[in-house]
Amino acid sequence: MDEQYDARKIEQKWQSAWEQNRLFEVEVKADTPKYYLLEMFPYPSGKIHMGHVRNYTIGDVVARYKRMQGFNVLHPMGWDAFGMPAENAAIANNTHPAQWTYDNIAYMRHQLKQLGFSYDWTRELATCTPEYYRWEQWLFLKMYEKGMAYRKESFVNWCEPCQTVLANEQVEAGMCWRCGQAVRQKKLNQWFFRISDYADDLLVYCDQLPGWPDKVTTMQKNWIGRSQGAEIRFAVEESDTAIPVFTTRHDTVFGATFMCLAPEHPLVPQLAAGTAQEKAVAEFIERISLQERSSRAVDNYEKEGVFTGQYCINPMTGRRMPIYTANFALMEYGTGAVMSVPAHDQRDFDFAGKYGLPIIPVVNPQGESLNEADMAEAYAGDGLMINSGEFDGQPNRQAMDHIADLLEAKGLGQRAVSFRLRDWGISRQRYWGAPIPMIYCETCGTVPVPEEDLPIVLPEEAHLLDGGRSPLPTLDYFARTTCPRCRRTDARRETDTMDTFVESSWYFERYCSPHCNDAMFDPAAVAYWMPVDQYIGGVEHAILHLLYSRYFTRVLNDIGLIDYKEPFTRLLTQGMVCKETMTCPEHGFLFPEQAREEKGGGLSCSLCDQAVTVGRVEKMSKSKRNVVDPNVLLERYGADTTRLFCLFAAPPERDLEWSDQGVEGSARFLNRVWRLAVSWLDAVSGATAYDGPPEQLAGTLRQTYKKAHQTIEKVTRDIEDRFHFNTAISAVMELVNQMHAVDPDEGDAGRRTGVMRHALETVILLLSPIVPHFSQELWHALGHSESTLLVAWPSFRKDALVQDEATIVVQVNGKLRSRFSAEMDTDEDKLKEIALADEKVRKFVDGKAPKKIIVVKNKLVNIVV
RNA sequence: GCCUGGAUGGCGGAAUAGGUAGACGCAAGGGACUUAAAAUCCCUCGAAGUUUAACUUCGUGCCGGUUCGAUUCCGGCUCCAGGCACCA
Repeated sequence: MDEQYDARKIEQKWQSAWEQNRLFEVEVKADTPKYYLLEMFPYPSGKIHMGHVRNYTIGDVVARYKRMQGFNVLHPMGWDAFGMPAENAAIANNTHPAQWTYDNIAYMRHQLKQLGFSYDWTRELATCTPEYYRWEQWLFLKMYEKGMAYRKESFVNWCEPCQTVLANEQVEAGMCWRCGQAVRQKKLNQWFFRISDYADDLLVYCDQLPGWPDKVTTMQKNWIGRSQGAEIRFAVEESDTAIPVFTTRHDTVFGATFMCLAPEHPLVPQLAAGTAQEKAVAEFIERISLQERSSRAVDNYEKEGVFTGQYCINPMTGRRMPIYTANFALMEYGTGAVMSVPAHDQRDFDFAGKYGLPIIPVVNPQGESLNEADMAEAYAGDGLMINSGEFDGQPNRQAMDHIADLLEAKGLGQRAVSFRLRDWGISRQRYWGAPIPMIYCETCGTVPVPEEDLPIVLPEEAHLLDGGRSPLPTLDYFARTTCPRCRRTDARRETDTMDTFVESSWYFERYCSPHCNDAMFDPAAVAYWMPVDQYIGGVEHAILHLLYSRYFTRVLNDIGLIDYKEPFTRLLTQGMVCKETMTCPEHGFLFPEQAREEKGGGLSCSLCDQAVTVGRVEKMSKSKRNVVDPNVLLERYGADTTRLFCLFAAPPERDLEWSDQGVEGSARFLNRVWRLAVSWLDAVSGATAYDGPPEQLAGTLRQTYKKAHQTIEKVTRDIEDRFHFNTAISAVMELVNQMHAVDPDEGDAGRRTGVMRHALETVILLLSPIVPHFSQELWHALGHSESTLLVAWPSFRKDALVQDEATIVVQVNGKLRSRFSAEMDTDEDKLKEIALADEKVRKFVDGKAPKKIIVVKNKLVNIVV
């Protein structure tokens, strides 16, 4: 063993040894308990960033810890490899998305290996390979067959110059993020997954995921957004048509004075046809459709609308209600029609004010009486019914039930539930994605690709067209095909590809049998490994990815491929990696090396000499110039120091503030342990670790021995219960500090070396999931030939956890006044006696008779006077 | 606007079946070693006050409550972060 800790040298040595011994490769072992640990797989964006390092370090510690506890641990890694950045990079660098992607994968794989993560690399997968996405296409066909996938016209963000659909995230202030031109709403035929069928189930199970953070399940519940109410039909005057409306406030139906339809509502042009309003309505629809979608969801967006020229009838009051089309009515929610009750809904109130529509209050607040003339705003609270016929005087919540009964009895409507969650549109007019396996034939219509023709391989020799347009529709050899049903030769393939979230919705199942060629996965492997015991990733996926994955699991369950409904038993959402930013008034964000230290303290810009302000601590990002490159850390400190700091600086669920000096401190600790080991190595090399009762030891040795056991207990609890690695590491630091206090000549040599060997081995094993190379090297130096990963996690002796003495705190009236030590379990009367005799205590008691004395065994005495 | 979290020294963070607030680390200051530096080791380190050495008072965002005792429980605020947002 070297005198000096040389991280690079030992890390390379052990990484290749582990790889040669296939230490991390696992297979199904029916008689061994399994543990499936999964971290969210990365997008191959170029290189690993600190967020990855943190995420995968947390996962690796748990994987290694569970392995040492005897579990058969599945810990795979792969690549979420389809997506837009590859296309953008291909355009920018004039390469092919596949080339760019595979290059990045090769580089990032190398980086992950340098960090010493215990992945079973034989299970590596990339979602952009036909071997992977063919099963996604297969599942799509199954879903189509079962009606779970369907095609419909819907509105999308469309950029005309780029000829493509944009995700909402790609629309910036109404303009295309790439070409800067205005984005408009376009109606397109799109494929959808019927996730809304599972809305209720997904919602109900949110409360049956005790291993998930409440924050995430709450976010999912809100996203699904269940609302209970009623659907009421409003007949159009002098017509057979009835407009169904969803409302959560059917108690206010007597106050409905007009109706609003979404501009996209199909009835709107029909109603206006032939009326004097026809032209105005058409103009309004056109104008709204040109507006960017997200601007319609802004706070100060003004409510406006146009009368359609027609009326409907309030089924309760018989009142004529003008039908408007209004920009605040959303086609996607409920039925796309709103019964407007201006007295009790602020939006309706504003609208009524603008267009001079009547306001009829139907719910009075407690002890008040509303009337139209002096209402300044809508009243949305509860109260007693008025202007509502037979329901007057009832509390509105009670009337709600009665009105629903009446609606149902008269056939005018019924109780209904509405969800915010919409079906998942998966079509992307993109090249770098999995082709949707569908064919359009003039004779047969929409025809699924026969299973035996899968996979529909994405033509990899194709190149992106101007502005990033997909080449697929222009490639005859891809887009033109023969109809599988009628054999017409002029059928066309679907040239849209699937949303990349589809790939990430089932990759965890694929990891169980990644090379399975005749099915999506091997049922026996999935039955053994799934569900994932612990999933770890960023909270930014709290809704989309995690909800889609839960949905897919239900689909697979319904199709009969699996027998569980929830994919992830426990979820840990780790915080972001942040760092302080530096700003120059002239040059904006600066790299740390661009800030010069001034003699009088403070910083100045090396470009312009102006004072630099050290700004807020923010998530690391290139634009804020506060990123730390993992390569630099690997170069300077090695993987173990990097891993140690990531775990020590903060508990995993919280944001981590990067500190260059903190990293220094972590490196210092490892060096300190190294030197400690070196100094004791000769002495303990022939010794056997002491594992007897602590009573046979004395002095510092006894303290050290006890501390070792206490540390095992604490570290185990910290990792097991809550993944608090920061406090686990602190505990090991305390043990190391204690070991430094042992005199090399203290006591009996046999006892001394036995205790020190035990303590040293304890430190090494407790640290081994965290700093695996470092620990492995020391373990080896102590004469062990096996990998630390295969050594059982240390256990502690109960009798070594017991303190020899208790420190008893003495309080007078709850204030700390004195303390003394006593033997453990000294009886209460004795403690009282000692406390009352204490000089400092007597000073505060001041001769007064104690009113009451509270004694907590082994802890404190509180004297109340 | 609605829903979640959070607030503790100069800093990251410890401590909750209510019982020594500030573990561990970083930074800072002092000292040792060294020709010197680095590295290492030792000491101090919440604030204020009295005073040459211990003590006193205050202190976990703010106000109040329960209790012998509150960072911890309850009620009411303030600020910060995240999510959703014209959802009828």
